[in-house]
Amino acid sequence: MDCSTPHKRESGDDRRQAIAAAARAIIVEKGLEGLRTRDIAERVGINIATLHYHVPTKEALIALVAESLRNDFRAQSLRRSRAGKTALQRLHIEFDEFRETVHETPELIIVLTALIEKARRNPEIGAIMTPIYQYWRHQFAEIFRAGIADGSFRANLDPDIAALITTGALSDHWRQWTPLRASLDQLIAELERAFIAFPPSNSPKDAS
Amino acid sequence: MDCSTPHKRESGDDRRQAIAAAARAIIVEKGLEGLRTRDIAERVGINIATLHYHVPTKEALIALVAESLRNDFRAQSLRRSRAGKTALQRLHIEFDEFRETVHETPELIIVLTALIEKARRNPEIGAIMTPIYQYWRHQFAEIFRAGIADGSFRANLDPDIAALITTGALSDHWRQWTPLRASLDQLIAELERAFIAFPPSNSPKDAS
DNA sequence: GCGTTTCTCAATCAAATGATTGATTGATGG
DNA sequence: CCATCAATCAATCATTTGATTGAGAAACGC
Repeated sequence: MDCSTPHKRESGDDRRQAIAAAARAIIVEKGLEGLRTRDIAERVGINIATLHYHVPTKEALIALVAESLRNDFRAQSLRRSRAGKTALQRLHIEFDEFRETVHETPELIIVLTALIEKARRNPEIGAIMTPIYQYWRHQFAEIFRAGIADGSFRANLDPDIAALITTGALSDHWRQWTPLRASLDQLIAELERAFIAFPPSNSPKDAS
Repeated sequence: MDCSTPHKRESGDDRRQAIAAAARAIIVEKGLEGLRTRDIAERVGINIATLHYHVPTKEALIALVAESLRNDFRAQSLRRSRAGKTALQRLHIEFDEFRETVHETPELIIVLTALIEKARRNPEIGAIMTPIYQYWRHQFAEIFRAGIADGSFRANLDPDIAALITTGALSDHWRQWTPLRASLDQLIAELERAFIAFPPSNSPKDAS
């Protein structure tokens, strides 16, 4: 963002943030394969040497992107309060958050996917990325655990596996169906039906 | 494979196949970002110029890899007969096939994932890859449709969305949990529980 | 003001990389 | 046996690309 007072130089931290943002944009456009330090520098509006001053190597740069992703996810997961909510309510919060991410920052998951793939063969990146995914899955697992205890979810549900199915379905839906927005709601509705306790003996046809 | 008679030259089609195989191996090792024409040539045991003789550009080479994937998936889906099976039986066949793929050719899905990602920004690759995934999803959707009709799956199940959840959960499980083999069985079991019709009115607690 | 630190750039390097050229070798058909 | 074609390679090109160097501005401490 433009500062009101026309500075000629940025603080190191601002620069690193701008570099991470530019790198993410390029990853969205051209993938990790198309990521070039020069392109990043140009997008930020600095010299390649300046870029290397702030981020020594390309590897470090990718790690920086990974960290910026982690920060974004952390920040987002703290936006909504979960205190004193039922399991079902917390599940809906979780779904709403995903909807929000899909709507507001669709690039986020594209970059996430690219780095998760990278993490498979780069331990350093893996150390940053894996916890993100694990945390997300853990959130769902805890919700399912609580919901099984209070009877809102099926008694024969495996909370960890259900969390795996949920995060898997959501993130995969992402990867492919980007244009179709409506289907996300259907997906979420179906996920809920897949895990809730059997309906109270009357008609199973019950729109929420 | 080594021919019995020590040929000095290979037919064009054999070469292209060998090139595709080598490219896939390198994609597994280093990802699309680490794919170099020279590495492929070296792996096949030919000169770079020879590689370019068979596959004009790197783009065409990636398209070749995509096609080789499509062929593999086609071939695999024809291995098992589906005629005269119930919906539940066909679902189990689908799951078995996935298990088999996971077990025998784990690289397949890694390359698939990489190319699906690539397909997002390369229409030519997209034209090859999208049908693969769509076909897989379609298989599940048809199974669910049939199963809803014959009462083995929930009446309020949306077959297309259920297929999306299934393929999403399976392929995502893949991407991350490669080491954990046992959890695949749990995942499959949970997917089945998520979609089958409600148990016949007695206790919901029923270990399969 | 002045030394120190932080930040920035033009110029340049060395290696990597996709691709081409021109010649050579084996097979095939007549 | 020779003309033709498919397949192969050594050598080379033209860029691209990650990284460095050395010098120069701004900001900061004092």
